Amino acid sequence: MEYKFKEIEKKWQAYWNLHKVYQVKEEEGKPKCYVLDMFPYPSGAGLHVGHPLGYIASDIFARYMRLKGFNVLHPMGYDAYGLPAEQYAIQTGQHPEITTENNIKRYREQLDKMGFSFDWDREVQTCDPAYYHWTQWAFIQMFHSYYCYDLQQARPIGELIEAFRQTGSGNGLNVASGGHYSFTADEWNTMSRKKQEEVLLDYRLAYLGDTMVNWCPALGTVLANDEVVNGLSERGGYPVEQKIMRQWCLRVSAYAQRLLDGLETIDWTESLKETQRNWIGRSQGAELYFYLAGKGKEAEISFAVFTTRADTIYGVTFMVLAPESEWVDPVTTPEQQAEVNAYLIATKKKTERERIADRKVTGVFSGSHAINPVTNEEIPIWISDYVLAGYGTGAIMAVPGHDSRDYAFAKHFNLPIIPLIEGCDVSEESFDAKEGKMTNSPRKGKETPDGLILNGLEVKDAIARTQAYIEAKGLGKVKVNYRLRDAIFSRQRYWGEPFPVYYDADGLPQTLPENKLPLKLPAVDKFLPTKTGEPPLGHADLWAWDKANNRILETRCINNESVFPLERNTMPGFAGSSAYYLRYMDPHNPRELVSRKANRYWRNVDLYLGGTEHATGHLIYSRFWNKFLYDTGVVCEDEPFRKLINQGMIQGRSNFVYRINGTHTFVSLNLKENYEVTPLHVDVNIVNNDILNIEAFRNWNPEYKDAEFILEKGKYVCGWAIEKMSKSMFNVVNPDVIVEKFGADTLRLYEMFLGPLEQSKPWDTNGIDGVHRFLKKLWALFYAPGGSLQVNENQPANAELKSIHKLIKKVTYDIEHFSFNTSVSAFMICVNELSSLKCSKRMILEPLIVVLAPFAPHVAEELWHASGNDSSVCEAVWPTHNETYLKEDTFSYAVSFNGKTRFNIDLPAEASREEVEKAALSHENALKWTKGKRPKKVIVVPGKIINIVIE
RNA sequence: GCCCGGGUGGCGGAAUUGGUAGACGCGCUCGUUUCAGGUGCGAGUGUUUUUGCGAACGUGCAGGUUCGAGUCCUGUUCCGGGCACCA
Repeated sequence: MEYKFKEIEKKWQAYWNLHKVYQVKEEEGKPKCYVLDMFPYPSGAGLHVGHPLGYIASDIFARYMRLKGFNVLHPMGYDAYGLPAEQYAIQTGQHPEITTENNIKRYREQLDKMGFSFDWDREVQTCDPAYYHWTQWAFIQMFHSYYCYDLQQARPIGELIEAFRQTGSGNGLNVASGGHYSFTADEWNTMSRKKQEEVLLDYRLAYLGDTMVNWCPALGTVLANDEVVNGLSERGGYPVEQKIMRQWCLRVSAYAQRLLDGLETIDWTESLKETQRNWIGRSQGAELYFYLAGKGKEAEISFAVFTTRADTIYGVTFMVLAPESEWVDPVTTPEQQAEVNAYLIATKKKTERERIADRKVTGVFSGSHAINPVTNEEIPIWISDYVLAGYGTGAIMAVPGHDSRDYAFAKHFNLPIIPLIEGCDVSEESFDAKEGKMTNSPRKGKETPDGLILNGLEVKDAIARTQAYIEAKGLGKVKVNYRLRDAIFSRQRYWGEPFPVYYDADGLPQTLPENKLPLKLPAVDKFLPTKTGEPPLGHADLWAWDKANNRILETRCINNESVFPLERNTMPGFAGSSAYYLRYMDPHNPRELVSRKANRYWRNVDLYLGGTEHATGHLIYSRFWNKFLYDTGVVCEDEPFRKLINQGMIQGRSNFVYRINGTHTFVSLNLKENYEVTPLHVDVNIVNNDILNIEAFRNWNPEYKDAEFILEKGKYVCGWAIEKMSKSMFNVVNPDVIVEKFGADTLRLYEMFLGPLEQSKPWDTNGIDGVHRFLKKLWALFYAPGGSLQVNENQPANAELKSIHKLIKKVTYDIEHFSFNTSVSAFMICVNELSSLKCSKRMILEPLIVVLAPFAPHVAEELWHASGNDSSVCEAVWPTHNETYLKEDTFSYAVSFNGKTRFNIDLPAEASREEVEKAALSHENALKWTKGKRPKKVIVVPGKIINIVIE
């Protein structure tokens, strides 16, 4: 009987579906394992062969853990909100909901064909109101929370209000805020309610703030930092400008230290952790206060600057403010006003991209001077856009001798440069390295009795000395800065979660009552921003909150003072994906995001698989979101993803044909040098092992109907290149096509066989026959050529036992180390061995099927039943290997003299060290190398090497 | 510039602890099955040299440690990724 994969796969997919084989429930006492894939955005193009790579790997692991007796949660869903559906809607008027629904249907069809063991009863879709209910709910919780640095925890905002009432904003209150307000208890208590609300917004974890945002005019929306790459939007590549807008933000920065520390507790790759560390960007340094000259310490204006190089304080020759700094205005003298204004206007015009691309030194003198707090010297205050408003304090002390940017600025504007390290040369460039002995600190003759003396110290020690000095003298303080910014949470889009927020009579944001959730996305007739520049939800002009009657109005607005407008922005893409892994634990719960019981059982994700492109987006936001829910007691684990593996990308392998210029003749790859040719992309689906299917090519495009070919050895050989998988390069391979031709099991095995999971690699069908051949050979162990089942009850021989136990050991090891490619090799070796032994014994074949089942579940299920089992192979028990079968009777030793292997000898495995040594030396060939001398040393590695050292 | 990965045949890639480098698959060569093509089966396949046995060389490059190095150490170079006027 033939291996009819189509029938087999259809049959068992139906069986699994009918018997709900993969459905899971919490079972107290049974160990759990949560295996998760990053859920896909269902795009219109469908899945290509790159998508399933991670799904196959996680499915193998999930199936393995099930066979090992774990209760495995392995769900799948869709990240259904997104820009493409909305843009399609703008072009066609088709509602994004319909597009999304169709795409999901198509994705599901494709996924179903590959035999995944998902529990589809737990499916979530982020655009489903029953799902985004909990996205909105979490937002409300964040709105009503602030972050306390002392407790390292989010706390209810009520506690903060109480603290304000009693002690005001100062007095040791160590909480996260935008830092815009400072007040006493009395001031707080006499503030208007409106003012108090404004102040509180500066402390809430979800807050409305005027922040510098990445505004993308082409997309008509703001973007988060991780959505902007090199000053262009990640999606579409449009220019992005910096703009101050009033936007919803999440105070992710409050969690910077915990997000950093948490990395130490989780099993992620070092490179991914490093990426996150870079993104969080912790830097330890000091904040120093400079005063405006002429006013002394009583000056109203002091500038805090942040520096990691406090040791360079004696080399400060000027100060620089960011153009956006709030100090720019007060320090600008009347004489300089016009020049400064011109500069500010010029910088504002530049987009982020231009600012990066155009690194010309620009700047303007403010007219004022500042006092260096340590040296009491007067230094000029400049304004330049090389200082960023968003980092540190937006002001720097410039040390041109030891900072290349300050150096370039000083050279350009002819400002003094002081070298501070013994023997360094600053005539051509600055000396940025943090090494060497300090000098000029202070300069000769400038010493003061109780002053700071750094001369002779190593840089590292000088930093510590200076920091201690400024803290003791109250000139500044040791501080940690983070690069991590708060996440901008508003998007001017239609296809996203609405905010559960309305604006009261004072125009202040208020959250809806939780029992009114979910706040559903209203219907609109247009998906573009309104004529007045409002977000698309502005088209739903009747959509409002009727507070008095406790209801959402959608049709007719009763215009009285209890009706308030709802927020018109929607949430960004990462909102829905930040806590979806929690919802899978308890997907149908109408009362909670996740019940305490379900969460205590499933806890967090044991294995998370996905692409590395989410390193600074989803994987930061999710960790933040989870930590917040942990603080509020909703979830019991601080980190959401215990182990994470990034599967590599699958690139396309494009094929080329070579057309002789000006003709309709195509020349085969190795003959093309003799002609003037143009390479043309050809659809990889009509090329097999780089050999062009000429008939298919003629039919592929009418233009090539009459094409002529110059062949080599009767074949047309195509050229190839590795490129991104894309429609325009005709190198997209659809998994359906592979499943149709070879079956899902071959696809699964082949994707694993392609190479290490984490590595990017090109899709190359050249090797797929080999994997398919393996399945046919496996089949032949069960079925004789005539078609009869030949599984028998005979006792296995030693060689057969050895083969199968070697396989069990190898595959068990490989799965636990996610080295699936070598498992496939091991299967091939085992089946080859059993074939040549003509082994059809049940005692050998059954464990073979069980260990193969995670990789090729359909064929395993079929053979499992064929060999007489009634239950599903999914309910089998993972076999354990037995070392005794793996023991060798004899060891083959390589005998080396002075490290060079000269001959091999076979010895009984149980031979003692002395016997081995003796056998090696008395071997007939040994004399040739020992030349009769006594060996100095003999090294015996059991079973492997005998090395004889001769003087 | 700073920080992470990684360089092994014609190709994808093995080598778990420092112990016979190149498993397994593809490709290629020869044989066999077949009217023939495909398929199936068998043998071979790192490089150089040799009729052959064999020998020498061989994991980006240069050194080092070791009886022994793809693996450990130092330097260097190339490729991939992250961060970046971040003070």
